[in-house]
Amino acid sequence: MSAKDNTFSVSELSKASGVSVRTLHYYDEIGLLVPKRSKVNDYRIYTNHHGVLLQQIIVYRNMGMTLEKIKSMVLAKDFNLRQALADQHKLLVTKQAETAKSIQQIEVNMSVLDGEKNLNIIFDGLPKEKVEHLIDTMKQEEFSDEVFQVYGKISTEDMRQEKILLDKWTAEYMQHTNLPVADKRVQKLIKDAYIIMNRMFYRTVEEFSGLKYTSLIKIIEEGRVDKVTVEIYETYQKGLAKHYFDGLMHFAEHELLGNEASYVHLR
Amino acid sequence: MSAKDNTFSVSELSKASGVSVRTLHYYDEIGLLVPKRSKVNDYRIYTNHHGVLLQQIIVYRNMGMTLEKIKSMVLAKDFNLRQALADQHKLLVTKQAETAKSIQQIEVNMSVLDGEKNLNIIFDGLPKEKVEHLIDTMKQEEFSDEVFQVYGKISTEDMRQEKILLDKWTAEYMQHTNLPVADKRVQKLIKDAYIIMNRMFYRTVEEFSGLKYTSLIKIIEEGRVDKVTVEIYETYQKGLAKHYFDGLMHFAEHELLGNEASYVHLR
DNA sequence: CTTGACCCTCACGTTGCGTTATAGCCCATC
DNA sequence: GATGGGCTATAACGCAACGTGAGGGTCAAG
Repeated sequence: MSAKDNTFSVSELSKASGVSVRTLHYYDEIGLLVPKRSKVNDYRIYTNHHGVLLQQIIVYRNMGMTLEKIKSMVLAKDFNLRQALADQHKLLVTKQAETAKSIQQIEVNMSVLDGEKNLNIIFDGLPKEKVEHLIDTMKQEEFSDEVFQVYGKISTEDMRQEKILLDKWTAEYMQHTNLPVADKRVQKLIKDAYIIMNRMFYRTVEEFSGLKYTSLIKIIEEGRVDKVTVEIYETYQKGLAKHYFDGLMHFAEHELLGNEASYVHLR
Repeated sequence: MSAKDNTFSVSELSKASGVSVRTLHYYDEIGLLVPKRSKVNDYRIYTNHHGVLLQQIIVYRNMGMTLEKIKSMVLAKDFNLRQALADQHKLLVTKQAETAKSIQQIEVNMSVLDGEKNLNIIFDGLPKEKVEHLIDTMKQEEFSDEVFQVYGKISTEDMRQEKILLDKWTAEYMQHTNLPVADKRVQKLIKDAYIIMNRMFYRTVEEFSGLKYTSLIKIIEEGRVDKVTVEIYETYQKGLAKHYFDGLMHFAEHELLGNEASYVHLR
């Protein structure tokens, strides 16, 4: 097995090519790369020729071809290499599309999880079973995945900041429910809420345009308060939801531009 | 196994979920989805609960997770789903990058094959062993893959058309090698060749900018005729290569703009 | 002569089932 | 009650492409 005679033992070829000894044994076994044998000890003897073939095999293998296909290619003289490459190309493109779909699905699922987490931050302070009920309710809704995704786009830290503001806002708003909704102080609070909400979701607005997600916009566009929002507000104070809704509609009429998009600009 | 009691037999669950009976047996075997058993006949009894679990399993399986991983996820209560998803995401992204590389490699190889085919069209008419020798020579060169790719970009049909023109051109040029290279008729022929070459490769010029590929431009920029070109032209007529080279340099000086790009515009 | 570094041939383990093979159970029809 | 069709069960091999020993020869050096 000297280097001079241009022959290699299994381990030598293995080291030179990077494939394992077992793999070489296997390729011999399936007739893909069959070396000569020593007459004295039956050791495998590979030549330069085998080395070149092995390189080809590795190239095709890295392309994801089965050893069976490679065998036809390397052994058959009249093999249509161009067609084989085209076939393999098609196969890989399909495979890649599938992988891409899996990746997207995972991304959706991660966003949904993140969204649920963020919603839990928003709902923090409410009784535990209430929160579970609210989340469950939201999950029942159409497009719930997309909604959760939207909530998942904002970072946990940002969400915590906004939650603090929202809590302060809620506490203050509750002090003004005895005033008429057109009152300047009420309208100022509504505007504050609108700004907070807009900031919370502004980045995602462009990514998910066409989707109705922030409660405020949804309420304005649908002209009614959704179940979840009602439940939340009523937990804080009885009648709060209706007062808030009326105030919001007043705000929309006097302060907002109508807009075809799913969000609405300030006047 | 009536539908009323909300239990399913293997085949019922199989049909409802789309997975095979064997798969359900297997999931039972590995402890991934273990149903109750009938006391009278030992049949498997699945409940709604199992159906829900199976749906989850299918989702994760479609994401490319191993059943072993899924098992940990579905069975372990304190499992970090978010982390598992992130891990799987990373894994798939890596996998996709590898597939993309394979696809690219295949595309290169196909182009190279196509290029060789087109070169054979260009060389048509020359003695067979000459052609083989020329192609081999080209393959030895640096960047040979890229060069072959360039030739592979033109369609076979277009290449045949150009070949006809080139043959006519060669025949005519050979009639003018007794004239000085600065002669108007010679210069007219050089210009024709330049235009043909430019048309042949124009589309690929932009894709492969920075690459020196068409013989004319290469010759002009390097100030010498490459081996392959010499061999071809000398096959047609002794001294043709030199006459052509001199004529081309004259043309470049008087008719072409110098240009930083790898191709050169007409004045 | 022993040691260590090679080499050889079985042959089982891996993953996620498909595919028989063989046999028991259920229900309806003759 | 025998038969047949349709369900169920377990057992076990097969696939791709090797990894990983087990058990045993070979070769050159100390």
